[in-house]
Amino acid sequence: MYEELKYWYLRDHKLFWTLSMSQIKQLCIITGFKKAKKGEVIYFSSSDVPRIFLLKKGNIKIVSIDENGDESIKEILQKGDLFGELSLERDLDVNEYAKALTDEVSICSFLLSDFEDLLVRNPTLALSYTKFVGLKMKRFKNNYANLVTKDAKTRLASFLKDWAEREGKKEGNKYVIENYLTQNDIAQIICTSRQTATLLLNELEDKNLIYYNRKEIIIDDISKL
Amino acid sequence: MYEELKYWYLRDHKLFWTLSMSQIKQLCIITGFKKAKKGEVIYFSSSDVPRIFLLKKGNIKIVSIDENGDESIKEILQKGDLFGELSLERDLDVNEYAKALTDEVSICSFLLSDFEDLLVRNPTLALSYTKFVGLKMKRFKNNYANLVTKDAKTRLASFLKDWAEREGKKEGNKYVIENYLTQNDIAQIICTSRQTATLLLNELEDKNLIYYNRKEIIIDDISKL
DNA sequence: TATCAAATGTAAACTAGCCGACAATTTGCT
DNA sequence: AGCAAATTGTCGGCTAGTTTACATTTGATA
Repeated sequence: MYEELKYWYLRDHKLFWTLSMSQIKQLCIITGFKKAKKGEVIYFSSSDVPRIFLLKKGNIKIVSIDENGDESIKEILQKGDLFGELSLERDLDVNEYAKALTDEVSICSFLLSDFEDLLVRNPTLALSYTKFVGLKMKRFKNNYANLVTKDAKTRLASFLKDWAEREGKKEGNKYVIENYLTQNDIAQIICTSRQTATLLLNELEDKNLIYYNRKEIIIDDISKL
Repeated sequence: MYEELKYWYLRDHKLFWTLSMSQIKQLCIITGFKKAKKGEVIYFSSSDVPRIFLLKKGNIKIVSIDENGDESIKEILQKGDLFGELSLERDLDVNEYAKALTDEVSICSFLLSDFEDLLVRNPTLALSYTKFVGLKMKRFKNNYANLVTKDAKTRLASFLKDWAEREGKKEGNKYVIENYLTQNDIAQIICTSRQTATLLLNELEDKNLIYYNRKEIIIDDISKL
C-alpha cells in the first residue's frame, strides 16, 4: 500500500482533522488493509491482536453471537465509521464478527497499542476520541430506549427514517435508499421476527408510504412515516 | 469544604490513581458539593453549566423522561460512580434527573470545562477516562442485549445477580442485599410492568430462591438463580 | 435456461406480558 | 394512635408479536 494513500485515509476521518499532515505522516499507524465482497465475513473479535478498524468503503454489519449461539445485529456501519476495540480494552467475552453487506467493501486498520501511543502523545486527539466514543454510547442508548418502549411498527419507522437521513438520496421530503439489507436483516435490527418485519413493510407499502424492493427503498414523504 | 477533603475525594476514585497527590492538588477542580436524603431530586441535566458528578455516598437512580412524559430508569448508581456529561459533550435533547434512593446521599461535582483542561494536560488520564467510558458503554450494550433477547424472568434473575455481586454482602453462595428499591423500581429497571415484577419476585420466593422484604433481599444460592 | 437456495409472503395457533381494577398491607406523618 | 399515601398482591381480559408451517418469488450459477 502506498504510504501517501495511508495518510490520506486517516486524514479523511473527522477524528483526525485536528492533526497536521506532518503529524499524521509521522505517526504512520495503519498496519492493515483489506477488501471484501458481499457476504464475506471480515473480522472476528477473537482475532490475533486487538485492532481498531476504519470502514473506507461499502457497508458492513456487526453481528454478535451469544452463549446460546443466537446471532443478533449490533450495528450497521457506513463508509467512514470506526469499529473494533473502540473502548481501547480488549474484550474476550464478546464474540462478534463483521459481514460485508455490499460488494467492494474496503477496510483499513491499526493496532490498538499504536493508537494508544498516539493518543498519549496527542491530548487533543484523545479528547476528541473520548467525545467520539461518548457520542456512540449516546446513540446506542437512544436506540435501545426505542427498542424497549416502542412497538415494532414505530421501531421500523424510526429505523427507516434514520437510515434515509444517514444514507438516502434526498429530494425534498422524498428519500431514495440503496437497499443492501434483507428483510431478515431489518427484522434483526429492529428486534422482531422476520414475519413481523415483512408484514409491517408490506403494510407501509399498501399505505403508499414507502416503495420497497430488493434494490432500493423509496420513502415518499419522510414526515408522514 | 476543606481543601484537603476535596482532593481526597478524587484521589479515592480509581480513575485518578495514576495522578500524584501534588497533581491532584494542583488541579483543584472540585466546584460543588451536595447532600440529599431519600426521595430528593438532585440534578437536572438541563441545569446551568455542564458538569460531571461523583457519587460519594449512598445510591441514586438516573431517570429519563421521553417526549411523551414517560419516565424510565436509566441507571442505578453506587458509591464511587461518575455520572453527568460523561461523553464530554453537552446534550440538550436528553431530559433526565437523579433521585436519591437512600438517606444520606452525597455528591461532589466539577465543571466539564475544568475536566477537559485536566485531560488535555494529562494524556494518561485521558486514556484511562476513555477506557472508563468504553467500559460503561459495554455494560450498557450487555444490559440492553439482555432486554431484547431474554424474557422478564431471566432479566429479573440477571438483575438480581448483578446487584448482589456489586453491592451484596457475600457469605459463600448466599448474598444479602440492602434493598433500597421498590418493586416498581425493579420493574422499570428490567423493563416490565410492576405487576409482572411482583409476580416474578413472589415466584422466586415461593421456590425459596430468594427472601424478599422492603429492607433487604437475601439470595440463598446465587448459582441456582 | 434449468435448477436450487435464498428471500419474501401468508396464515393459524399460541403465549408472554400489559393493562385496568381493586384489595390488602406497610409506612410516614401529625 | 390514627389517617393518608405509598407499596404490594391478585385476577381476568386483551393484544402484539412469536412460532410453526408452507407457498411463492427472485436471483445466482452451472
